[in-house]
Amino acid sequence: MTLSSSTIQESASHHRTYSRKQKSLGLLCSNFLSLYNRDGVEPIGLDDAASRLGVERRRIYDIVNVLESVGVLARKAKNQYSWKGFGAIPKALEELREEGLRENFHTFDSNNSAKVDDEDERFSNPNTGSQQDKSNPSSKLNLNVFFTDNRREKSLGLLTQNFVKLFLCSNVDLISLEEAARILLGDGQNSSIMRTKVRRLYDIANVLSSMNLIEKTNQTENRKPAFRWLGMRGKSENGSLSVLNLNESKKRTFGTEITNISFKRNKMASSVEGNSNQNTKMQWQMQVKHENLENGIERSDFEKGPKQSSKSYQFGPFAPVSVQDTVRQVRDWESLASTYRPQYHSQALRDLFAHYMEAWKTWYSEVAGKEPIQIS
DNA sequence: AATTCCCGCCATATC
DNA sequence: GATATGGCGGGAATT
Repeated sequence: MTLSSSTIQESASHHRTYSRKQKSLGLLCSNFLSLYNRDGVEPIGLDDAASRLGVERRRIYDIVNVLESVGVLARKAKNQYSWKGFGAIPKALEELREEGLRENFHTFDSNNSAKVDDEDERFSNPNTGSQQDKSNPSSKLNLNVFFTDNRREKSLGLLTQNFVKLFLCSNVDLISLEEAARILLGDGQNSSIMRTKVRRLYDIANVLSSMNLIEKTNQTENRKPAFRWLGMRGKSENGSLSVLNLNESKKRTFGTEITNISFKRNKMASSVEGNSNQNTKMQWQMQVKHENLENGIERSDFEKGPKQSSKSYQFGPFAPVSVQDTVRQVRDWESLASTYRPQYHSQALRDLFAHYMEAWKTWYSEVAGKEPIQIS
């Protein structure tokens, strides 16, 4: 239970100070994923998620929207989503890539230039009577705010997809959010529009990062922060495409309070922050059945060994530092793969799936603490 | 000073 | 008319 181990405090750290990190979308997303990354078909209710994760409902919308954009979730009805799992990512990305290529999303190679001509994909609008005016004499805003479905056009979801398309199409693998915003937006957008768009990209980048689809780094020369795609590259080329980057994270701890709905920015938590390792790298473990929380896991017991699996992670205020769930009992990746391999029709998709399996293996062996495999 | 991005007001869409 | 969604950007935390 809530060990009074308030002493877990990270070394030289301030005791109880409001920390932005523990309230980040990325962390919330990690918790969300670990909470629902299960086989159970249980529909996900927004209210339920909000209360379980201890956040206001508004935040759930943010997460859910980007997760849906990548196929992990599917909106089923009002206030209800269904879990599709990580296994749905490859297909979703493949579609995004094709869609992106169909558009101009690849025509912005190397340096600048080449807008991407936003405009949503298919002519989704139910005609809506006339109107085919693409865009009048470059008249920006106003006069269209009325009855337009700008809603969807400015949604986090679509932005997410476009951001992802940037990586999937084209060969650049390092993009700064500002560049992305500039590309996805017209070229001549002024500050305000830009700033807002970048803010949204930060949000998106955080959740995509928590899924390890992207990673934050710095541009070799510029030292400027930028993001790199970690998922698989669009086409199924041979070699090169780095699949996963495993940085320092080794023990996963779901630290941070789960119920903190009410505390303002400059308030200090009544509790201590028990987190030690920030991000939770729990991704490609999709359909793995059980996971057990434990310390130095011995992935030696290949057989079932129905280890008591405390399915529910308690990422409460003080997540037991020892908590470290690892997938176990699933060692035969080949069979696992065949068991869960979606029935992809095209060879391309099969390849994509293969890449993911590769990532899972890597991730698994890393977490299992076997040998620090280090990828390039 | 610059960058990152949480928080929640409040416009819209739906029920 | 109530409730569900979710833009949007101020401004505080971080770097």
